[in-house]
Amino acid sequence: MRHITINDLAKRLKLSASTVSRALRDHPDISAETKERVRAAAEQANYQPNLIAQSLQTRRSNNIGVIVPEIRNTFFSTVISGIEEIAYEAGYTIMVCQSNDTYIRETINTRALAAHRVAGMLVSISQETRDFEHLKTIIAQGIPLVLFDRIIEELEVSKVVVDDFTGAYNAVAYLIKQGRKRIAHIGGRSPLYVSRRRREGYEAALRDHTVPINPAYIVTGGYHEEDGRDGARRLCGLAEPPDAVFAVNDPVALGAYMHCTDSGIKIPEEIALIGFSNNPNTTLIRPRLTTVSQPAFEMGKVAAALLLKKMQASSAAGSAETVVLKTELVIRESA
Amino acid sequence: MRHITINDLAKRLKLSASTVSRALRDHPDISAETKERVRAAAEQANYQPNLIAQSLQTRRSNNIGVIVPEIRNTFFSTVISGIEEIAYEAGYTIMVCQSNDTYIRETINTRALAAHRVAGMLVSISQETRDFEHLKTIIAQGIPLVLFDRIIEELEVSKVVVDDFTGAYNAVAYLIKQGRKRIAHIGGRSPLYVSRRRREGYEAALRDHTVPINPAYIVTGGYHEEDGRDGARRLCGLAEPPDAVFAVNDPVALGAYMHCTDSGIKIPEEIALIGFSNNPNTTLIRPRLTTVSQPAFEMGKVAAALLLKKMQASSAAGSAETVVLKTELVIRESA
DNA sequence: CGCTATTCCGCAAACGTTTGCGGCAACGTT
DNA sequence: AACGTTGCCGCAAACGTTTGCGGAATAGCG
Repeated sequence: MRHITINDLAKRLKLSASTVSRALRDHPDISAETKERVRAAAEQANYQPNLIAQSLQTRRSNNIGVIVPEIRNTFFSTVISGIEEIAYEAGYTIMVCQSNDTYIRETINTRALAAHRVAGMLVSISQETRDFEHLKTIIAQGIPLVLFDRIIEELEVSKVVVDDFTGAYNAVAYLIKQGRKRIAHIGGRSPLYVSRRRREGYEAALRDHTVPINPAYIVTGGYHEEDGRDGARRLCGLAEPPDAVFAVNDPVALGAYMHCTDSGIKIPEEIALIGFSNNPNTTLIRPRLTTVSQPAFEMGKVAAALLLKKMQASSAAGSAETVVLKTELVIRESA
Repeated sequence: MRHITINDLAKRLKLSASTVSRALRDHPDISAETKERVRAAAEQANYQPNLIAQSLQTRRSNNIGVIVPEIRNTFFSTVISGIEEIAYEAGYTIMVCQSNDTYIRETINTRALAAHRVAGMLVSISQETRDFEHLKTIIAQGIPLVLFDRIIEELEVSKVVVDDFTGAYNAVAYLIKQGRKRIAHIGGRSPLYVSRRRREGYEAALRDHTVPINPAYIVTGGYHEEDGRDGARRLCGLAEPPDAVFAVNDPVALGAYMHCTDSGIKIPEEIALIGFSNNPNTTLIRPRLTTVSQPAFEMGKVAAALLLKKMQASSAAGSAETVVLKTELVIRESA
C-alpha cells in the first residue's frame, strides 16, 4: 500500500542509500555489477523516486505553472495543449490554474504556484489586471516567467504574441479592397493588449486608405458570443448601419453572425464579417467565417519552449525575448 | 532573489524554527504576542511556506492529477475547468496531462503523477487502453482514483458518467416518434464505455419500437469531425440511405452535418440528425443541432468533489461510488 | 514558602533524496 | 617492499518543514 523508498531498496540489497541513489543515476563510482543489481531490484519493486523529496534536495522542481483566464475557451485550452506537449517532452508536468478573468484570483494563483516552487510560469493575464506587482514578485523570486497572448508590454519579461496589429490591418484592408464603405469594429472594452492592438490595426488600415474613422462604428464589450450579439445589435440599429464588421475575435464575430442571421441580414451581401483566431468552429457556419489565423497550439509550444530556454539559462536571466507569431488572413465566404 | 524560509524568519526574530512554524499554524502553545510578531515578520518578508518541504514532511501533497485524452476538445477542457474550480476552492492545484489517446502515454502519465505523489487522480482513459495495470498500481499505492466519462466498468473504483444509454435511447425514440423509418448510427470503433452504451441505447430503442436493426445502418470510426464526414458519406452512398442519423457525439454529428450540407442533402427534411454532448457550437449551425446534453462542467465538479471525499476518507478507502448524471434531449431544428 | 500546574518555547528527529568527503581494498608502479 | 592510484562504497549533512518531548520560567495553590 505504501510507496517504497530508496532506503527500502538499500536495506533489501544490503547497501547504503547513497549507493542506491548513485546506481540509479548511473554514477561512475558504482560498479556495473551493483548497478545492475540495484536496477533489477528497483524494477521488481516498482520503485518510483519521490519527486517531492528530490525537488526539496535539488531545489528545482519539474513542474511549470500555467495561468489562463479560463480553461474552457478553445483558444486557451488549445494553447495549454501545446504547452503540455512541449513540457511533457522535456519531462515536466504542468500545473494549470484559471483566474476566471479576475485580478484577485490571478494573484492568488501566482502565490500558490510560487509556493509550489514551480520551475517556471506561463501566464496570460486577466481582463482586470492593471498592476503587476504579483508578477514582479514572481520575477524577484527568480522564477522564469513568460507571458503569452494577453501580455503586459511594460513588463521586462519574455513574451509571445501574434502580430495582432498586422492581422487586423490586413483584415480591414481586405474589406476596403472589396469595396466596403462603412466598416465597423466590435472590440474589447478592457485595455487588454490584444484588443488595443487589433483596434489600432483597424484604425490604421482605415487611415491609410483615407476612409474616415467613424466613432459610431466602434463599439466595445467583452470577449464572448453574447458580446458579439450586443455589438451587432447596436451597430445594426444605427441610422446608417455598417456594411462590414471586423470583430476582435471569433466568439464575438460568431455572436454578430448569429444576430445577423437571426434578424434576416444577409452575410456577406448586406454585411461582411471578419473574425480573429480561426477557431475550428468558424468553418461550421454557412457562409463560413473569414478570419485571421492565430496559431494557438503553436503559441503554446513556442511559449513553453521559450520558458524552457529561460530555465536553462538559470542565473543569467536578463534578456527578455519576445517572439511574435505570424497571422494570416484566411478568406472564406463571410467577407 | 531567493525564497525566504522559516529559518530566516526564526533567525530574524531570535526564535526557533519550531516556534515560528507553530505560530504560523496558530498552535495553542504559542503566546498571542509572539504569534503576532511572527505573523508581522512573515507578512513583511513576503514569506511563502515551501509546499515541497511541507509535503515531504506531512506526506501529503496538495495537488491532484488529471489525465484526459486531449486537452483541446471542448468537452474535456470544460470538464477540466470544472475540476479546477472545485480543486481551487479546496486549496488544491491540478496537474494536467494528456494521453493523446494513446495507451503508452497514459501509463507514463500515471507513473509521473504517482511519482509526484499527487493526493488523488482523475482520469478519463484513452481509446487504446485495454488493460488496467497502471490504474491498479495507482490504487495499490493508496492514491484515491476516480474515473470520469470514459470509464472502465470492471474496475472497482469511483466513477462519474452520464446515463449514456438513456440519453441515446431517448434520442432514437424521439426519431422514431417523428416517423423516421431508417435510422442509422455513426458510432465509435473502439470499445469505449461511452460508445458502447450509446450504441446499446440506440439498439434498445429500435428493438422496443419493433423496428429491425439493420447492420448496414451502423457504421463506426473515431470521435472527430472527419469521422462524422466519413460515416455520413458511407451512409448516404447506400442504395437506400437512412432518413435519420444518431451520432455518438457532437463532433461526429457536425461532421455528418457538413457532409450533408456540402452535398446538398436537406436537414432535417431528407435526413434528421442528432448528436451527443450539447457542445456550444451545436447552436452555431442552421438548422441548429438537436443533441443530448452532457453536462461537462458539472461532471468535472462532481468528479472533483467525489475525489475530495475519497481523499478525506483516507484509510477506509473501500466503497467505490459511481454517480451518474442526467442527460436531456435538447430538441432543436435538425431533428 | 514549597510544591504542582500551566505557559511558552527549543531540541532534535523525521520525511526521502542527493552529494562532498573520506575510507578501505586491491591493484600497479618503482 | 613500500608507496601512490584507482575502484567502489558508506557516513553524514543538507534541503525546509512539522511535531513529540522535555525544560525553564512563571503562576497558582495550600
